[in-house]
Amino acid sequence: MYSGVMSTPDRLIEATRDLLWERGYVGTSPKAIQRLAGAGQGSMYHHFQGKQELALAAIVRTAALLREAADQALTGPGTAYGRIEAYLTREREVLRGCPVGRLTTDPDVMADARLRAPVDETLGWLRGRIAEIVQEGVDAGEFGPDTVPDEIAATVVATVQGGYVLARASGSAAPFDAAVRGLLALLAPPPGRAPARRPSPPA
Amino acid sequence: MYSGVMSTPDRLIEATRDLLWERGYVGTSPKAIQRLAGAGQGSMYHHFQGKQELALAAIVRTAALLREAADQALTGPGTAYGRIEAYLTREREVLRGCPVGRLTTDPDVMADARLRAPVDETLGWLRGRIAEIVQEGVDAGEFGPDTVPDEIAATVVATVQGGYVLARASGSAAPFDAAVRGLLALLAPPPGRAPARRPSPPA
DNA sequence: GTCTATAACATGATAGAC
DNA sequence: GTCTATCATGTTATAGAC
Repeated sequence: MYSGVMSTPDRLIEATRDLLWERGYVGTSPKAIQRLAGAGQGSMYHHFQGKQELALAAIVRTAALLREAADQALTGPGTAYGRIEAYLTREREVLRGCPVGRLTTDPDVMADARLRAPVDETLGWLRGRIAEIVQEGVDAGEFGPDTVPDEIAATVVATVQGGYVLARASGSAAPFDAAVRGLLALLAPPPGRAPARRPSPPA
Repeated sequence: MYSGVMSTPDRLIEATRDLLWERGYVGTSPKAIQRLAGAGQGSMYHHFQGKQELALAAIVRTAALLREAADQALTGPGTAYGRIEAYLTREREVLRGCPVGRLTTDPDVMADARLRAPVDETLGWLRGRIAEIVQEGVDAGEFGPDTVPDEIAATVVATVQGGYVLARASGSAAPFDAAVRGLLALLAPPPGRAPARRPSPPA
């Protein structure tokens, strides 16, 4: 149940976001949404056409928030390596998994173009944004000249998404953290090359 | 529907394996299993206590097959790098995702200790097996002495699991392949160090 | 806007005939 | 072993009163 300051539509969307994250689309019933939102049957169908439209609103909102949080870690000062490190080590509810990536296992979401689009766009944007940063790192000499930014970006995002899987399987955040540390060790410029962790201070 | 040579229990298990892979536990109904297996209601409940026991048999079998396939790529001749490469690039139905990893997003599977155990054990075994190989690579001088095998192993498995997520989100195997290539590029011993791709031929 | 009633169908199983 | 009832409950709405 949510604080009384939210409107009924907002409470319905928040309830749907939580349930989609925890149980997925197939496992989330209108009744469960109504219960969690503290809204009645008639109320829900007054504000939304049905489960599908409500899920769309929830997914769009979740995608926007994820993108915002990721961008905050990725944009800002620091070396390319440092910003990728910031993204990889930002605070996460690891055992809950990724609220967007999770939807890729939901057949009813993937079969519906409107529900699927925000998922595709969010992860696509994330790979693109990280690839830009890797390219900056190549230009700055942090990463070797043979580095392929799109590939490294895919590896970075996959490590995070897969880290969630390992964490949930084991019931512990440890494998997620291990995967991130392993990736950072592989990414770290060899000592002696270029700005290792911090950009050289202005002269 | 499955070939007539399988017993009814086997057809039920195979049908359940397929449906769990595609739709998860929550999204798989006894009726759907019966339809796909070509078995009646009474038949299913004669051979299995219910959906849960059938799912357990299906998950155990899927886990065993995955382990077998992974072990085949990981065990055998070649350098540590070469065996990890063989594992990462082995044939996969990328867009279907991992039949074991997929279950980690299923709340009813994760809430049931018996259903969850094979998932946890399989991914745990995989990380351990890969860590052994990384350790061999460190001993052989393929990987640097500061390499932490458990971490690299977690990164390798996470890249695969996350690669599936990216592939399914985009509807294309390309991001999976990109993530794998990115990881292999990071893992590759720098030219000049140790056996790059092939063990030195016997003198 | 919210409520209750109703509906048509699916779910997950049990019972007992064959 | 397989089949057809049967059942209580859940799902995903629609209809219409308030």
